[in-house]
Amino acid sequence: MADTAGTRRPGRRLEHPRAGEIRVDAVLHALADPVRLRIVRDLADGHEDMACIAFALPVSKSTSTHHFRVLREAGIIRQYYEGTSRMSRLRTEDLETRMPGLLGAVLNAALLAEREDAAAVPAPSDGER
Amino acid sequence: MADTAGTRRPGRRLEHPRAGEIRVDAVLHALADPVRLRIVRDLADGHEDMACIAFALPVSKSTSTHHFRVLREAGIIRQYYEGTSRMSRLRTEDLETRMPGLLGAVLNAALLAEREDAAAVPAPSDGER
DNA sequence: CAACTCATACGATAATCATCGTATTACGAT
DNA sequence: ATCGTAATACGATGATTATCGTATGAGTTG
Repeated sequence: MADTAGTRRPGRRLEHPRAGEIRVDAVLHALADPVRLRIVRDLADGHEDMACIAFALPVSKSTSTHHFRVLREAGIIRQYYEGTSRMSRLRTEDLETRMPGLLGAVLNAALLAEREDAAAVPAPSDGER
Repeated sequence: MADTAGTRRPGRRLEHPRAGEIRVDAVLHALADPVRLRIVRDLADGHEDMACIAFALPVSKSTSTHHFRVLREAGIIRQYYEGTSRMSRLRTEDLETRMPGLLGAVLNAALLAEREDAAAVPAPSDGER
């Protein structure tokens, strides 16, 4: 296979906005969807690089692809190919530069809301007393 | 005018979510629209109480009403009647409790983006030298 | 009461978007 | 080369939404 041996040759070019092109509207819109917010939370939750398949999303694969693209085009994640898989990682630094504190505030708010929901509905399979 | 003299008698009941009912998704979605973000920025920009008419929005009046309702139902603003006018104010404290730092981060990011745009296009009617 | 003003409600419309299924591409392994 | 896997592209579809114009309601002032 000649020159494809150990080098990184992306089969398809993935379009990313440059850091300076990240728009507030697009970021907020991207984060406003529950599925995409879930993806971002999972990424922030320690799994820095994950294949799309690794997310247990309640949608079909094509829909999943769509959501990853929205996140990528908004400048929230960076994606690259690793074999047939596509890895995603948060563009934490770029976001922090353009919108200081925004991502952290959103993640924290989502966490607070989740805790509150858990407290309100005490997990029937594990009811506390 | 009987009992309407100095008392507050709202002509129409305005529905507001309670602080605990404010949802992250709804807030992000509400802020993702440029017209609504403009409203929120104006409100945050010192004008704590403004009538809807006081905003110079690039949309019709009915559309304006629609956007104010979205903001209100998301829990971002509180509205009350003052005569025939309707006043709006940010629910800063409620938002800060539910989503600490979020509103501030969004406002700051919008400000940064605006400054950058202004720098990129040096205002032809007022070109600096 | 009548006129005026601010805002709403009610459709209507066009655009955006989330979702899906299926066919296809890219890559790795057999 | 053939197969399998991961993901995309391509429509298609239904839901949501941003927008508007017009008619209506509520309040103030003549």
